[in-house]
Amino acid sequence: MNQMNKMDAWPKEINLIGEMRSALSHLNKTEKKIAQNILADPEAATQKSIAVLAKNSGVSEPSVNRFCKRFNTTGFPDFKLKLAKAAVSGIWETVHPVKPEDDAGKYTAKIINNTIANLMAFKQSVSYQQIQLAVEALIRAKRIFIVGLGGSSATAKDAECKFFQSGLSACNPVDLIMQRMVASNYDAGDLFFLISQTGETKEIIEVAELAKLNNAPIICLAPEMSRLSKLSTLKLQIGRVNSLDRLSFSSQAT
Amino acid sequence: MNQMNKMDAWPKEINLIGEMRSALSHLNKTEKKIAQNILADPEAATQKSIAVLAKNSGVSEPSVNRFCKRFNTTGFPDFKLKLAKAAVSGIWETVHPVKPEDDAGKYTAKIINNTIANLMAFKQSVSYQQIQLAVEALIRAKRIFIVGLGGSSATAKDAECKFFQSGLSACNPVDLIMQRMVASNYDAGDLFFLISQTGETKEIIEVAELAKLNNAPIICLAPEMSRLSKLSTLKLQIGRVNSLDRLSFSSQAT
DNA sequence: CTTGCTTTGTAGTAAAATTACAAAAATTAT
DNA sequence: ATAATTTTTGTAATTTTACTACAAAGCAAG
Repeated sequence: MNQMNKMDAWPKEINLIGEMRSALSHLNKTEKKIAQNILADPEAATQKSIAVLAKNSGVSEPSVNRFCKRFNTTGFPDFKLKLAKAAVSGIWETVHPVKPEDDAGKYTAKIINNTIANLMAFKQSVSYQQIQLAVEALIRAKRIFIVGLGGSSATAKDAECKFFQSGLSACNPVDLIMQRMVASNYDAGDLFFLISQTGETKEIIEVAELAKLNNAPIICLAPEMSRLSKLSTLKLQIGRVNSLDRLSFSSQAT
Repeated sequence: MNQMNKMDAWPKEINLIGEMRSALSHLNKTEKKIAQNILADPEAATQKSIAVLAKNSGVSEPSVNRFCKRFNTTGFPDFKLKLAKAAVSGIWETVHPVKPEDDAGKYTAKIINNTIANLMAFKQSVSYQQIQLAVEALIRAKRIFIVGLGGSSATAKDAECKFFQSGLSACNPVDLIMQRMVASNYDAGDLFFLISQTGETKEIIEVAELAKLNNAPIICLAPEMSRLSKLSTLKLQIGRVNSLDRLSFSSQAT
């Protein structure tokens, strides 16, 4: 149970294999033996019985069992099941950078795969509770101002469009002066939806600060530890990605 | 062993779930009971023991065991494993429409899953040769004009941004008059990149017709049989989708 | 209706996973 | 450094789960 606390400290990974990999350094001797044995060939591990796996790893059966439970599974069979799933979805686990020598077929496939990987990572990492709250706030709001600069401008435009389709009053000011104007002239019922890949762009933080001065609610779509994220009332967290390795996407609901 | 021949006669399916579905009509009473029970919720079936599954299906345990072996598995545990794998990869096979009663967790997952499904469908359907040609044409072009209206405006904006990042000269005129202007004043080296979800919007077809009058090269991102597609020199084909069931995405390369 | 064949279930067996507990290792305090 | 405490690991027994052998029921052809 103190082990559980240790567990919580580990970074949230997309799947069991990722979890095991990132946990590797925190594991003790026996646990490491087991983890390495499984990671050497996860696919094969799903076919083994607890006895075989224990013998291969040079540990006892209950050690394997305990190991499984430490990874939030009910036991060995459940662990194997989740491992099998992870091995399947693992194709999307890693981002494969596009190389100059790639031909049309290769880089197209890579870009799409990377986009899928990012989407799945986003699905796993995003807080559904925050989404729920964000959607409720968006519905309540009288006016929604969406701001996104540079690479995020397309996402902002898309959000405006989708929000509008959902019957919300969304506005996407494109020039800096307009953005400052709407941020300064806060009115009850206004809401700011700020989008930034980095969460550190000077201009969007300026908008956020102006809005915050008026105690306006701010929803952001930005990386976890960014300055923009810290200024916001509701945070939808995204990872930092290399835009040329993927298609763009915008998160949107309702 | 005569059962085996029957097995071979069944169409080769991509995974266990597909196999079961297509085999359904060839199965007898007890087998059908089991298959239907599993297919009703494959994900749930992977968590059950043989005893529970047998009881739920109203058959005996050995019947379930025999059923498993008929699908080229060594037994029940192996069957469950393959079923779990199939369930993972199968999530992306079909688009699950968002329903009003879905909560934040459900619709978020659905929207992302549907987006992935669409991406994978796009990956399979798109012609790499056309992409190759499109990329070559884009690199050759002196000026690229990108036009997308309504829901496609965000995609157009995104394309402009990505093209620019890749060192291309891309311009995304947003108002109708500008769009007509650039289409009418064709200059050698110009290229039009037209984006439309439907491929039937009056205004974008007008732009395409104006460009075609000047024999300007047109690349389109539109559904296969659309009017816009017919007017274009290079076609990147997309499927028709319900935009509210997915995130938006823009296809882009180089 | 009976014979032979297939299908299904019962009961027993084997294997696999889990638990309880004890021994060993590691950590802390004295 | 060593005794005491905690944590970790393994042994052995238990329980659960899956499988096999065989018998009974269902079905088709003679």
